Amino acid sequence: MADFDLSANFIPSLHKPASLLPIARHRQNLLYLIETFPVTIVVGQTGSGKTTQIPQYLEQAGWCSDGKVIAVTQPRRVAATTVAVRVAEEVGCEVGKEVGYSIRFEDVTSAATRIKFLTDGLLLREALVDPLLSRYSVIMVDEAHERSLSTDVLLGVLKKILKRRPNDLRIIISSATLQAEDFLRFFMGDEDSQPKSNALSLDELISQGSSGPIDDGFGGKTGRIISLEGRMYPVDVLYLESPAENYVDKAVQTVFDIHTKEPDGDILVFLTGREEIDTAVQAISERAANLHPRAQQIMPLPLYAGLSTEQQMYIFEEAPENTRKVIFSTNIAEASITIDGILYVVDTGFVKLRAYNPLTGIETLTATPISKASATQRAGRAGRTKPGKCFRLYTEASYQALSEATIPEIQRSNLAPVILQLKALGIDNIARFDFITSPPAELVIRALELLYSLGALDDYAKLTKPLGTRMAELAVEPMMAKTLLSAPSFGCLSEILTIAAMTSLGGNVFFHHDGEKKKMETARRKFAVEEGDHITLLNVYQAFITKGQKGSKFCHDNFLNFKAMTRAVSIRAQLKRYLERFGLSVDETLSSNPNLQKPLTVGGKDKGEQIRRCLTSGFFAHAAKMQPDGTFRNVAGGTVLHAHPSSLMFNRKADWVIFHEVMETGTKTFIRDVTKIEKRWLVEYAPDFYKIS
DNA sequence: GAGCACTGC
Repeated sequence: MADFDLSANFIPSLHKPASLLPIARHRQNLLYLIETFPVTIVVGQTGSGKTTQIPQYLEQAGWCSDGKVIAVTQPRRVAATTVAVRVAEEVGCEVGKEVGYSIRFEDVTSAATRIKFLTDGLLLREALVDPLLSRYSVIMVDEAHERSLSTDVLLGVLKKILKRRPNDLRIIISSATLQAEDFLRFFMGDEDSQPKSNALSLDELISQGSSGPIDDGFGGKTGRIISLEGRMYPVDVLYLESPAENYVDKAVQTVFDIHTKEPDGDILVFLTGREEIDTAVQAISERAANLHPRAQQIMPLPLYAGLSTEQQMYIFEEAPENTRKVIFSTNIAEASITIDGILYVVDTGFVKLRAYNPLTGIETLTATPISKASATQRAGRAGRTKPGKCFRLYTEASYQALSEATIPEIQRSNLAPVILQLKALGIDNIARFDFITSPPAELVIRALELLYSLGALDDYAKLTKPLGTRMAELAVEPMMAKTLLSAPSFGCLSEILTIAAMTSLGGNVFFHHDGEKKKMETARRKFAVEEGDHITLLNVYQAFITKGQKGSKFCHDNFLNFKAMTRAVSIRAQLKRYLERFGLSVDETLSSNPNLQKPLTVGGKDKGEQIRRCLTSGFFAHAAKMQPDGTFRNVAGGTVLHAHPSSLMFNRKADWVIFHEVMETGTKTFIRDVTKIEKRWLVEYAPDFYKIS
């Protein structure tokens, strides 16, 4: 490109321009494929209109005529709601009438609803009640290429359902990348799963526009792949000639090069986390001060999930005159948040990924090289409004060495919740369940062991009744589910309900603006108790419902996250409904003690102790002992654990503790939500797990 | 002294 003189050490490489044909051209072909085959794989770029148009085509073609519903699943709640709103507008109805959505805590559907958007996790929940998902004539799984845990489980369940409903159910899998063949092969089943030796190439398999579907061997009677063009502009991709030593420095340098040498247009930089982003924003601010006052200015903005919605909104605002916006973002901008007006993407080539170590039971969070699919997705963010450029801060050889796609979550997660859910759906033999990608055996074994030790599974790995079935129905992780279900016998169900709701907020309870860290600490101390974090969280909730629920002032004064607290109220109410359905009554009078910082006694027993005993009955696998140096060791003794700085145990003395969560980041392993217990309780509540020594 | 992104009738 003639105007490219940014820096000699970038090598240009052209991206294939996408045409701008609308999806309407494919309408007849799409309907033909969906009518003819049980499974249709739709490969559609961003802006192809697949999510909004396909459900409408289906509805108009009569797929809802006998009162059936079209379901479209999304991996994220926001996507389900925003797409529903847009489609309702196009159809010309109110949301919740012909077009609706359903996400946890928000069911905006009615008897009139024909097109329903929902999260894939929620559709899986529906399968617990209606195992064949019989109210749906078509189920479209959107964004399947993201391969989230729920999407993968749902795909396996849908394949099973399809065998029972071969004639009246249609499945559409929509995916942005060319993993289409994998999805189709997955659904092809046993008869025709072996592609014939004369199998056609992928290009031939894809049914192109008006040329009509090809009736070759691949896909057999199962399905076809159709490709839709997106409304994307070409993006020039440029690589480094030699690797960068420090990608944060290199990113800052590249941003300045773009700023001084390239035409107007905002910049999006992909980094891995908050710390890097803050560093980069700081560096840009400092260097921006040296810009000539009359030269174009530069405005750095951070973007990560930990920011409040208000702070995230800044990135959508138009920059002041004569100012270029540069957004430093985590992976959140790769799929979850779309920003218009980006002409330049700077891709450092890294992402922080979660993984679960089945040997230690510890989750890790580490910066990892991205996949080619990710790199393509990131580059595409530069071509949404006009032709753009993507600067990859790695060499073309490094790019070639990247894996094709990110390892799906099902291969790197704690599978205890997944397996519990599958068992509840009547899938007993996990080893023979048809996963699109099988999880490693070690992960499955570890999960089965944990579920067995919690009493959710019997000696034959069958779900126990009622404990196992009830645990599966509760929307909390297995250890917390067990804690909740044993709470009645400790006389502290109301309190454990609150603790379950608060811990599921995931550390978002306290919240502070810049420079108010100390004040936040002081505020937190007001709720703190000797026993640890769990009862402290209980106190926070109690104070919130008695003083703070009506307005956000109480939260503001106490450095609490109002949105998170409101969510805790919803979660608690939902969990309570489940427990009452199980016939467990929740006595709320006991929990209204105004001063939990004083030891509570109920019926001669110390309430705080009952709560801690109850927590031990569910979290015995998460036990640790404090060492003289203030760190913790797990029971096996091998792993050094640190109390997370947000924990009360960060600077207090303890002996034995249980914790809600453990995660390794960088070089340290942190435990969060930590509560003191007695060693003998471990043996008392988990005699099989802790052999008496 | 500090955690990527999601999610559950």
